[in-house]
Amino acid sequence: MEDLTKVFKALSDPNRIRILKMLESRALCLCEISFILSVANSTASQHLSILKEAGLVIDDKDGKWVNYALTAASASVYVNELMPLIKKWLIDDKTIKADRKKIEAADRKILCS
Amino acid sequence: MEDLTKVFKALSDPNRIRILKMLESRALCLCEISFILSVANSTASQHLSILKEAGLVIDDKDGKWVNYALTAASASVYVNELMPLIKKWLIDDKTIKADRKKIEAADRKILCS
DNA sequence: ACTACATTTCGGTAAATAACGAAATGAGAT
DNA sequence: ATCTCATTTCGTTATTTACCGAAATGTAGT
Repeated sequence: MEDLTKVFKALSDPNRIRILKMLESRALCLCEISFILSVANSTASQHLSILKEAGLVIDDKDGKWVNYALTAASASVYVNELMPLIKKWLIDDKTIKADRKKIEAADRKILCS
Repeated sequence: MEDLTKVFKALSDPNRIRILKMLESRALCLCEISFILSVANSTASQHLSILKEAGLVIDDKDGKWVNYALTAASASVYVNELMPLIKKWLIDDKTIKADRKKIEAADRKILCS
């Protein structure tokens, strides 16, 4: 029960939904995410840790950077069944589309400095 | 986006999940729900209004009583796709099973007085 | 109209949450 | 070893949330 409500709680914040939808495009580092959301790095980091705790996201350290990505096969049954739904939802959402555009234009080397 | 996070927020509380799972058995009135959850009527009422706002639950006035039931075909796409998942989840959860037992034994005429 | 009773709304309190900036951590480069 | 810079953790603050009891609402029956 607690596992389930933890996943739903992770999904109940607009910024965290935006992060998940961003990660559909590609893996992103913290500063790309905080830039696109327009929040402090510490805030984005906190959101990512909540998504990680729920099993929705994994992190992959690459030297100085940490790449965040959607969990491909989560340990959580709930996550595995919810992910496909989330993927097909919000495709036409204005904010989500704008975020996607920003990701295409974003260059980590310029952003993160 | 807000529609979606509203649904997830509604689902992110254990007591509200318990209510949804209870309503799988049958429609229930407020006092049956607050009795089974062991919370004040006002608290249960608040939870139900959140579930109603999200489109997860409908209410059907029957004189003095208000019967709450799962929304059969919700206006929300999100609800319609999430409901079947929630229905098959938590079947073996201890609390959910205990709640179901209490519902079978519950008699509104005795409880609500 | 009055009573009884299920439900909702109101006012208040304690705990959880989202946000920030600053300080701490960790890994690559000099 | 030192510096740089991405990330995390810490301390704080404002907002939201879950809960309660009391008062208000609404409906059925007398």
